[in-house]
Amino acid sequence: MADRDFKAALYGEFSRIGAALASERRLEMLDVLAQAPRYVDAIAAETGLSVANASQHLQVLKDARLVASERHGTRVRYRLADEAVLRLWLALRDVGASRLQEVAALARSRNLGEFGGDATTLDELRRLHAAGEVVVLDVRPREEFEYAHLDGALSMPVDEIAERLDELPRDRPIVAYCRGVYCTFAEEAVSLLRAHGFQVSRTEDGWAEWLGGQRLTRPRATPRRRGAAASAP
Amino acid sequence: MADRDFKAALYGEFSRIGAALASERRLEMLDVLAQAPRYVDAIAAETGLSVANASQHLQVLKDARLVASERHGTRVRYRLADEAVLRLWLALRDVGASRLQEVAALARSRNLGEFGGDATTLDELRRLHAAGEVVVLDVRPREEFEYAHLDGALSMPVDEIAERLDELPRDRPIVAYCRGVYCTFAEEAVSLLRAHGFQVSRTEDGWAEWLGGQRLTRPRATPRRRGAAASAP
DNA sequence: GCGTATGTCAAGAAATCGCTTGAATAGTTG
DNA sequence: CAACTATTCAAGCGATTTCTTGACATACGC
Repeated sequence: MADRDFKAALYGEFSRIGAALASERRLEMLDVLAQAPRYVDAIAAETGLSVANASQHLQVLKDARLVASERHGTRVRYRLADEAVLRLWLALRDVGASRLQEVAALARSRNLGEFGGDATTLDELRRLHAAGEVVVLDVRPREEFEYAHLDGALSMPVDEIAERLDELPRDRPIVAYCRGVYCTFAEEAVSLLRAHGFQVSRTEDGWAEWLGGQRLTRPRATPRRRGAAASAP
Repeated sequence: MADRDFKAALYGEFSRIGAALASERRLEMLDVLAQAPRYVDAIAAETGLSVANASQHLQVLKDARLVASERHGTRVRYRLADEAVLRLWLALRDVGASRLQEVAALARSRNLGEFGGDATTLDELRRLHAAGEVVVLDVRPREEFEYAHLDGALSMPVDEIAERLDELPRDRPIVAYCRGVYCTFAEEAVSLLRAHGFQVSRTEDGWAEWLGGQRLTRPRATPRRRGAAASAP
């Protein structure tokens, strides 16, 4: 009957999206692209794939309309297609977190997911920052900060922190954030800075969650040019 | 390095969920289970699969922790594992709706998705119902109504409407709802009832969306016994 | 117990997927 | 226009997935 055909076609279309989510590599790509658009070679490098292989995975994501691409001269830059894709990825992650004890075990082994008392939420962070009571530190890679970041955050990628300690205040608390709940950058930053005597904590969520929750004012649509790290609050 | 291992394991776990979503059949099963728990044979019948095949798909969903099962004597009943699963399915559907023009074309061909002016939202519906201004009609199959429904709704499965016209009021508007935005039951009910001169419209969303949006008071956790259709408001 | 109903498991064929390799294309630069 | 870079395409293989068939398991009624 026509109703069965209609349903079959509908679920068939949706399953193309599901199929695109069925690969570990492609999920990692989505996670990477959730932070900032990237060129193919950067995606390949970040995920440890050959360029040809990465390109093929990107075609799959593109066919499913999960990512979009733009050509810039000889290069091609990929980005998440829209915010609905980010919400889909977060929803998948939530199911994983609530259901797969394996994920829970992994998260615990890295000190993620369940926090001590010093994790800070976005709302709390906004209030503290507005009052000038804390310095907000974005410890993601520079290009991700440049693409978008929290207003007033100071960019200090986690592997530069050790050399740039003198840029950080010792008289005010520092709050570090990174990509999201499964990202370890902020945790690393906290360890390092505490060892040097700074007052520092990290946020509970990260960039991906804030973006997916739509509670965020996106700092800037057009990427800033390099070296334009925002000043401390 | 350990960081790479950690990430690989993490994405590996998440991709098990993605893999479970990669099949048209399994998505249809999730959609069916979003309305009410069901026994294996009912799922097989509703999706047009052999019982053995349906069972195998259900094992895949179970391994991914998307569904859970309970044994009742010689039968086994499956249900969505939790609300996070429903939100995942809705998120996937949203991406499909916003991104795949094929889905849009299908939806248009069935008069769904984009509405005329007479679709009613849940909030509006609650207000009208509380004021006694409308009759709310649940046109889903009886077992789905019995599992859970909007408070005060009258159950009249779409294939029973023609024989039960005398149970419906002619002096008040009727608002029909069904499974969700891709379900055609409410649309069919509206056509039929209009042809018989009733004042009738349908809701924009359906059961799945209300449940996923968590804006709903779930009528009852334990299924009611058959024949216990609620009275009209 | 023994038969029956309901689900699950196992094995095999056909189709699909993922990775590698090597070639082809598009755009840029000299 | 030739050389170069970044990316995509195509072919081939091994691994995985899906469906079918038929056997097996579990709980119930007699």
